[in-house]
Amino acid sequence: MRCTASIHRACDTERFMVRVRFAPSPTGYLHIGSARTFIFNWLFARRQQGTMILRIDDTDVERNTQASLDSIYDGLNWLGLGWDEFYRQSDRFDLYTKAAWEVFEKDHAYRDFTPMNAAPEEPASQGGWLCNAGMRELSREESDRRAAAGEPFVLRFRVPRDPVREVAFKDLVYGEQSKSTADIEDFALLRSSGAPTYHHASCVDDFDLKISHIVRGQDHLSNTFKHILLFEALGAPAPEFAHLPLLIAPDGAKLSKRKHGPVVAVMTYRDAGFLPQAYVNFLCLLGWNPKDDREKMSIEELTAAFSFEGVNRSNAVVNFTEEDPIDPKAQWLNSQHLYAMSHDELAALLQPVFEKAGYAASAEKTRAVTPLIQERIKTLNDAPAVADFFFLDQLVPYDAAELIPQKGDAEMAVKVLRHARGVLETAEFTHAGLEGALRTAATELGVKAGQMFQPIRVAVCGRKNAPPLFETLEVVGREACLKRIDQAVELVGR
RNA sequence: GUCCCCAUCGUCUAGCCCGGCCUAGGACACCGCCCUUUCACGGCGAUAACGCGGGUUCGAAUCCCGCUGGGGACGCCA
Repeated sequence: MRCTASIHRACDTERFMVRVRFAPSPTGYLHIGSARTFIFNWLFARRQQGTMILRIDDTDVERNTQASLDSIYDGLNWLGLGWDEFYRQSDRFDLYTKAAWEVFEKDHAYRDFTPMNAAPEEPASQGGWLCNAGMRELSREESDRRAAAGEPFVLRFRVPRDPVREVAFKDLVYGEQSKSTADIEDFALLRSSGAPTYHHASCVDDFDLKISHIVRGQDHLSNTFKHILLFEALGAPAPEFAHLPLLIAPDGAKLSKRKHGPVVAVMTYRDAGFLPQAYVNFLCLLGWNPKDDREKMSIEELTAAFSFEGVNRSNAVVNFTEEDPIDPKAQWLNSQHLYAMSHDELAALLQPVFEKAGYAASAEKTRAVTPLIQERIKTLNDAPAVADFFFLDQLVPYDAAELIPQKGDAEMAVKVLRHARGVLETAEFTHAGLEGALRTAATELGVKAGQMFQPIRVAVCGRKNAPPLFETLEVVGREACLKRIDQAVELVGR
């Protein structure tokens, strides 16, 4: 790491090394809010030339599943950003246990023998729950005796309230934060099973892994005071904190699978034909902005522009409805990334999409079709419907009325089509050749260009809206064009 | 209930920290026009917001207080 003279502190590499982590718990698929948290961590790490760590917070053995872990990997892999180091908390339980008992020995924690299902005298929902009656004051002798007798307990952190004091820190996004220990409850470190809780394992790991910045959702903002107390008890310097505003649904509620369905899953967007870089771009713009007018940004541009100064403090709504589950802005951004791709790159992505739709899409054919549809699709999945006539042997049936030109009739359609057929039999099958021949033909017939082109377009494409005519004819090929025109003549002539 | 956080167009946001350049800027979506062989792309334009009430000030979207609204935390979940 670079050490400049302007830094007056000792040039301590470890001290300045940025290390961030994304710590999902494998209890579901990758949520878009989690994905955004991952992205912001990643961007910050790259920007600071730091280290991105993926840590699986699987301390709750009951709720973790392999399927969930797999789907989180799938989501992360699709995003394509990667990470530098990997840890799994279930591999590190010894570390947490040892740390917990050290905290206990320093009298910053105590055994709480309250039975797991005991109804609290004063439910937390009524306010003011700080600890279970009597447990905090248990003598060490009695505590040891009851433990030795095999009575189950949870190891609970002793929040310093004698005297009460303020816990404060400066959040990189939310600014100065403080809270009285009179409002912080004694949280658990170890469960009665001996397994660590999230708060404990997380802090021990953040210390052990030398995490420099904790970047996470704002739902952890009030937990941070507990964590700071724990870091103190652990003898660990607290890292920097940056909390991110939450992603919420149009109804104002936190996004949830149960209530909002697949829109909360990252994979939904892959399956909808999104480009990962476009989706990353979209997620970044939810709660962050580059302080200029840019919207469509590449990963490199995002990395170069990222800072916590640009992060908002208010929650962002993901705009979707039941009819249209995709945020329109996400779609637009996706189209912008799509239009910016090279034909070769796009064609490579489109080929499997065509194949999946059942088209015989060779690499060459797909490459020829790609420039014609690039600006006509918003997602990769739009492509088959837009390009069907390039691949289908038999056009999807259409109404004969479509063949009739503006201010014309069936007779004109037949006339135009018959004439066009003759022209196409001999014309040079290139954009220029076709355009010249067909424009001349229109003049000869005494019809407007549009009246000439539209019946041909419908005959060849099976619909009125299609890519530019001459390039389209060229790609479809002479043989297929003639065949389709014959069929059209028959259709409209009946 | 207790504590914490937030509040600019329908949505994402700029502006707020360092009051005046804000008759509040950009983008998406919607509508209209232009370009054009259709569609699309692109261009142009229109509609649309400082939650409310008090202060402070010559002057407030910007500072202060209150209210209201929304979100979060309060688990042997993370």
